[in-house]
Amino acid sequence: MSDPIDRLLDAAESGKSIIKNRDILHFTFIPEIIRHRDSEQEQVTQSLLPILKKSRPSNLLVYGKPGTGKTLVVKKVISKIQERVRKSNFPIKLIYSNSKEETTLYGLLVSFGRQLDLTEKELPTTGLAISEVFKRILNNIDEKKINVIFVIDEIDYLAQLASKTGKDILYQLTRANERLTQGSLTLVGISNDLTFKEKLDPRVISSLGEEEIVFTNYNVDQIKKILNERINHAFIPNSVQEPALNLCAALAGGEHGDARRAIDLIRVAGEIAERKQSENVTEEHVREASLKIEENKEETSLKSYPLHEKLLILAILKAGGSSTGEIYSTYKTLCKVVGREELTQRRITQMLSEIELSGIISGRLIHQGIHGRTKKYKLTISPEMVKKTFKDDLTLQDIV
DNA sequence: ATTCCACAGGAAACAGTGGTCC
DNA sequence: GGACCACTGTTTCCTGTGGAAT
Repeated sequence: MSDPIDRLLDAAESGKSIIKNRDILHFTFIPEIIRHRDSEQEQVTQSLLPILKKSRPSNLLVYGKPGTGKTLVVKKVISKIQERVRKSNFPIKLIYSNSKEETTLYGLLVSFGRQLDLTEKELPTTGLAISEVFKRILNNIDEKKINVIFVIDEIDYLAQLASKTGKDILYQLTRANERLTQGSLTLVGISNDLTFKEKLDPRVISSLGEEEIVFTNYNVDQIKKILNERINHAFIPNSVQEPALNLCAALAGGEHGDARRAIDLIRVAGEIAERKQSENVTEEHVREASLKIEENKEETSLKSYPLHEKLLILAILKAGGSSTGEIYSTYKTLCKVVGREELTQRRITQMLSEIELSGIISGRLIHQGIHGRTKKYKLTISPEMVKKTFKDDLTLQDIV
């Protein structure tokens, strides 16, 4: 039997590849994604139109589940408008930031500042008061006399950050124009969460929600069309079987009409098929791809946890479907074994809720009468997966 | 009807870090 | 060099809760 490495290398070299253009198999490649978004494109354009007449457009709120192409559409529309006004002396600047990628309010504002070409000197990454950072950004806009469009992705997350720190940054952003004399600022908020507005300050709602656009989910049919177009560009003809395509669309459509997931799925399925030196992508490959994506997600999220969270997950594994109290005492024992100081129960309760949010564990509140109230947690992923992942961790090796 | 358990989870305070500004 | 700021991760303190036991 030939060496497996040689076999793979041979296959790669022989040029037998069913994927002819890998780059197209990414969500960020936009033509097909937004082809089914004509009316939304129109709406976005319309609400930003006043810019061409040199007046301030309405602030805009865009909703849609992940993978509906909302960010891509907004960016495309703005870059088109930018092209139009390139020659005018009232230029438009697109500034994009994702609230989730910036962990703090300060970080988000600094990222805005950097995109406005504010240097480290003019806007340091720490040390200033938030109001000071905001002032500097506005001054810069005013001095340069530019029309700025702030696109804030996952704005619900920003709202959460702001409410936690007690800073009404969203309010200030929506009212920034009152402080600008020469430039202007338009806010485009993008959110996955349709209900997030309810949690906002009413003053913010009235100015932020001047215009609202909702991106509906792609249906299975649309996803199939998108996939088909991609496949035509990316794969050699007839290499993806019809049932495989259908399954891909069904899996992604069945979830939330997420085009991103569908495209990921077909890409991974294609790679698997290639690795197996198959001439076609089959249903089997798609199923395998789906499993692989799922497993990868679990593994990376497990690996990314800090030590105490990992200890907690192990404690849940060892205590098996038990209450916070039991988990806490198991956790304390584990801490002793690895020689780390244990945290308080309050902190542990909080951590458990945080881990629960990620979906790795699930908790159920139960009332036991005179035996009090507690929450019972259990793992939602296989214990083998946890053991396998934590085996590589030097501190945890002995207790896994 | 009242008591009481075993926590859940909110609020506030604190320590420590890494920075600016004057 | 001291006042001030943001931020994270934590502790401390506290109130609330549903139903079995009494």
